[in-house]
Amino acid sequence: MPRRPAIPGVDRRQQILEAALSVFAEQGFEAATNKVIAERANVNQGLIYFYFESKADVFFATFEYHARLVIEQLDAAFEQVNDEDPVTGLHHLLKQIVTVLDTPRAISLLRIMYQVVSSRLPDGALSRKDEQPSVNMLAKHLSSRLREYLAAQMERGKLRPMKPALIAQLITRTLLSSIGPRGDNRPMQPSHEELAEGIASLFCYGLLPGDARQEVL
Amino acid sequence: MPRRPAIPGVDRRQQILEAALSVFAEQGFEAATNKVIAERANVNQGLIYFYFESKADVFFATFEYHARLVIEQLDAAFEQVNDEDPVTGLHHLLKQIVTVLDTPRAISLLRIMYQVVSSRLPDGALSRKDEQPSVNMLAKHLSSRLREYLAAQMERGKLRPMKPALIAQLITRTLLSSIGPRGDNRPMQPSHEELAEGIASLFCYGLLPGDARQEVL
Amino acid sequence: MPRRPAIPGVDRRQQILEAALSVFAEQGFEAATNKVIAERANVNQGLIYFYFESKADVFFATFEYHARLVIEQLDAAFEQVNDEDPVTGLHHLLKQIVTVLDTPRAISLLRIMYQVVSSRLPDGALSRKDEQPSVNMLAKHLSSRLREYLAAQMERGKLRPMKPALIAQLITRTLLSSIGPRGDNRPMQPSHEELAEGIASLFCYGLLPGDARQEVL
Amino acid sequence: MPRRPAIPGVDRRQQILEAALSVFAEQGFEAATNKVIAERANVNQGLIYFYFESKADVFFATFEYHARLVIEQLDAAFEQVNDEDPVTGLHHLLKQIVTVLDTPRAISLLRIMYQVVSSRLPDGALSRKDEQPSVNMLAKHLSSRLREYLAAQMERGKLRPMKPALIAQLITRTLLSSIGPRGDNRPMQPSHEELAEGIASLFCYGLLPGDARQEVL
DNA sequence: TATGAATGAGGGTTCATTCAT
DNA sequence: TATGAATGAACCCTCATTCAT
Repeated sequence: MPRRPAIPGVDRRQQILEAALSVFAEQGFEAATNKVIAERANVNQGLIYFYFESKADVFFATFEYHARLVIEQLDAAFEQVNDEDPVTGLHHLLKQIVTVLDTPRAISLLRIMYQVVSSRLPDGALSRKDEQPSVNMLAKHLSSRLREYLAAQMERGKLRPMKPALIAQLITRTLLSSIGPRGDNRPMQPSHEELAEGIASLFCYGLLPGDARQEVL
Repeated sequence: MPRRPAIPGVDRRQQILEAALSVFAEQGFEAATNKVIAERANVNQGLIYFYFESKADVFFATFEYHARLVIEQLDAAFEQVNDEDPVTGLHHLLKQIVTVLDTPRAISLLRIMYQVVSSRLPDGALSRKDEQPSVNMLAKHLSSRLREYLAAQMERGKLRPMKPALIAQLITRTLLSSIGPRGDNRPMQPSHEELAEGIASLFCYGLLPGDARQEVL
Repeated sequence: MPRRPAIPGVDRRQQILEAALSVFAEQGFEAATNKVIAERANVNQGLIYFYFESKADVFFATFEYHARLVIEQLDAAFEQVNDEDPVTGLHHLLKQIVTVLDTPRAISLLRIMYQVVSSRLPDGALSRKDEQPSVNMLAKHLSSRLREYLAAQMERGKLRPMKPALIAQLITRTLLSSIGPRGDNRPMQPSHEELAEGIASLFCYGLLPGDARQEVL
Repeated sequence: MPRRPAIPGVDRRQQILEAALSVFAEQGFEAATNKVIAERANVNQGLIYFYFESKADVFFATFEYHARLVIEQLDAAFEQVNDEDPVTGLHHLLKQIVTVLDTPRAISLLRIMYQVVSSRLPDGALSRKDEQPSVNMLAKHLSSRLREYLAAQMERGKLRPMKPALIAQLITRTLLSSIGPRGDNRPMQPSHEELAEGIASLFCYGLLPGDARQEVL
């Protein structure tokens, strides 16, 4: 029963980060135990403390590591749709983002994010003060890129002039909260396909019908 | 230290529920300890088990108790704006909802909700099987009432015909995720005033300018 | 849901003693809880402390109360067979004793006895020092009466001259340990009928065959 | 207080089993605490859960471990006296058995046995279902070996033909109940020397005098 | 007498963390 | 690097006991 990988020196740290993502996502920071993480990583429990200072340290490192990977994918999505026309553009962009977020890695990250964001940070966070805000980096990044996109389009008159930062935050939150946490098992959950469609349509055209809207603007 | 008499009218059970709300919201289910809850409730730690079967039981009871109170307020908001004209109506409705949700009690509830929804339910949840879905009751209720409202307005042609359930869910999620979890302490967070305005405007009119929208519809 | 018996003033103390017997027998002193005892006695838990000083006190009182009743029955058995001829007499006597001991009350008592005798006495036993040896009173009484019987018969030459105290103890222990504790559920357990027969035969005639025995004596 | 190094050759698991034997024997399963066991084993309390799954697990493991040792000694006794003549043989065999059982280890085991047999098994017994009957293994083994011995002698006509299983059980119970549980501290307790003599004599020749017996047989 | 509520000590168990190797 | 053993601080929960009524 080979306990360690064939190649000695293979990155155990990475094994740990990979295992930790799923464990933290499934159990939450407190309920997750080093034992389970180590087992799932096929690694000795004590070894965790060779690569990390504490459980909290593992937590932040895990988030950071995986967040970077997801952010890269998001950036790629933004590059693609950058200069299309706003209507199709926004529509397409949102669908791309949903596709990226609807990935095991991203879903796990979102779960972790909500756990942390909705309560106190794990104790010991202070040991790596600089990393503390990292649990928000994913949301911040997405929001920031969206803001840029919106601001640019607004400037060019392709979108109604509104506060781009606020709008970006709203869209970001809608996206994130619609994907990560799945409340219950009822089958009425919209598919992510539908979701992207709905979001795009809602945010592009609003709820009011054409004529009503005419009157107001 | 003389034993505090059982003053009739001072419900210890309620003291516990009140304390538990804040502790669970701040710390999360796992990190919250009976000791802290009892201290904050000015109650003996063992007394918790006189009124509740387990920590998980306290958790669910806490959520249910406070959720009911918030739901009542939400319902009141829906009653008020029922028959106004859609534009002002929706606008006003959303502002009312934000006002209700921007309350310590509601904020705590939302935090708890996100903790649970984004990871595993506390063990022992099965002891009160019927209560398990209760952590979603707040979101479900809001979503459901919104759906009714939207469906009615769409039928009367006051809103664009879209899938009301989907739209209701999106709005609900946007609202909840914009209020409960406060990512970081930076002061750039939009005030809830702004938030309600932004949400109302975004959802009513969409992002596209009037003319662009014309073309499409 | 009438919680208390129809007749107020009925002896609650007795209800407690009755309930305590079965609970202590089933669970052992430590595992038995006042709560369960009170419930089974249909009595408020706090009331126990009106009639008894402590849990240990309940324990000793319980044993004493029920032991007295069983001892009376044993005495009756001894009265009956007192002056019969030794062979049939001992045989009959032993069967009578088994009959008395094979009663729910006696079985419970024996279980309790073995729990206590085989380990430390419950703490707090000192509060009623005089009662402490009471857990042995049943065994002592039986042993004592048997010794008298044996001594008398030996004196009259009806039984082999042996140390009556020792023999009495051996018989007592054999009887008690054969009835109270039932090791497992295997159906090979001899019926008490058989048991009494076997004991009587074994103790009367011994294992050796007649001729072998001749040689020795 | 420097952490005690894991001296190879000093088995902490065994230390625990050794300590647990005396603690369980003195206090009983429920009253025994992990704290006391750990202290007496010179071991950290938490370490118990490194080697065992639960307190009940320690309990069963303890019994099994020590029972095996005692059983070996009993077997040796049976080997020695196997083919001697029945009178001296049985006499000698019983004395050997008493010698083996009159050992701290065996006495502790017997106490534990009576605790368990006379009341409910510790909860969690189910976790090692196969081990549950182990508390009876000592009695069963002795009874079984005695039965074989008696059956063999009866077949060869050296002992009166009786039900060997029943007789074996009676003798076993007499032996075990005469040694393990010491009712009280009075010094009149027969020495084990006397005990073995008495048992041997009683079981060999019975209570009736030679002539009386003649008449009957 | 009788009750329900309250108390506090302690028990079993878990787990992050450390150390010797 | 890597491991298994060891540590100690809580944590949840139970329960005998007490108190106000």
